[in-house]
Amino acid sequence: MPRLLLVEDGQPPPQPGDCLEDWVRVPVPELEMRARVAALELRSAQHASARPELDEFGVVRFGSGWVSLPPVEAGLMRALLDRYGAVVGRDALSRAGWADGAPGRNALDVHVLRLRRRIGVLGLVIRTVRSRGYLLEADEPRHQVREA
Amino acid sequence: MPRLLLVEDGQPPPQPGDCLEDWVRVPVPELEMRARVAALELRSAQHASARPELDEFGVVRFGSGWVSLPPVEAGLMRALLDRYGAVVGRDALSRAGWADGAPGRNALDVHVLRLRRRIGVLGLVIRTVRSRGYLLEADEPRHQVREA
DNA sequence: ACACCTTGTTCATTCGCCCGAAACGTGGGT
DNA sequence: ACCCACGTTTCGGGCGAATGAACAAGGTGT
Repeated sequence: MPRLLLVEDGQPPPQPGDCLEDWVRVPVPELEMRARVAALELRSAQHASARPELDEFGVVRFGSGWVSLPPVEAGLMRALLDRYGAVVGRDALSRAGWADGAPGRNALDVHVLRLRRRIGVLGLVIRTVRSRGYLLEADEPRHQVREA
Repeated sequence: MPRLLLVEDGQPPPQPGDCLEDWVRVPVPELEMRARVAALELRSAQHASARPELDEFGVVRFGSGWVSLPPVEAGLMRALLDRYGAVVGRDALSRAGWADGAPGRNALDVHVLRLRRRIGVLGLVIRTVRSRGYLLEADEPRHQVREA
């Protein structure tokens, strides 16, 4: 929880322990107070990164919208969400989409492609980690940095 | 890179965009200045986790971003991380990248070059220690004080 | 019965990355 | 001046992934 400490004149400045703490010396102009509160709110929002959610009916919600997913793609989505922001191996995904592994060598690729198209409108992106797996993240500026 | 903005009296307070930015109104007591710089340093240390991390899928995380590494470069990276901040010999690197040593005369050079380019965007740098080996470290962040 | 849509699957082709090799540039040390 | 260590660019083969097309099966509404 973000905190703004009000420090009396004459007292030594405190030593904040994390990003959600700040302090000002009282008395303080209204404008400065507002600015620091706004900064704390912004930091707080950045820290609590929102995660997409998938309900039992295969509906994904993220940001302001939602999409529904067919069974196979819902299974893939669930596996990707369990490791949101980290790599999920192709084999793990195959098991998540089909109880006994993907039926064909290429089935997974095709369903990942379709899943990509569906969740793209929500601002979600599935990154490929070549020969290792896939990674789900928000389509945010500069999480992953790529050469131009 | 952490920043402490010095704001003239009469100017409106700035709106920091992230956790590594703070501001004070000049003139400012020495003590308050020190306190805010110390807080920034602490946050910076918390944020850019002191050392980079490499997971089993070849993904390197450092600061706010990540990149994925192909197998050979992941091997090199692992060796460099095991001795983070210290020199790793070329022979040790060759063994880390290939089970039976580097295949060609300058294969290691090329892969070090490619690794450099990949991790450069994360703020990581591989320094050459001539005829000894290589050394991995963070792009040294210096405190920047700017007039606003 | 029929047209139409969605879903799951397979196939064929294209795309782009990873890697090794070769050739050349550069700068330091002796 | 010369050698040596390393940096950088370029090329092609191999291969995993992306993509588009096609098709079967099942559902739905007319």
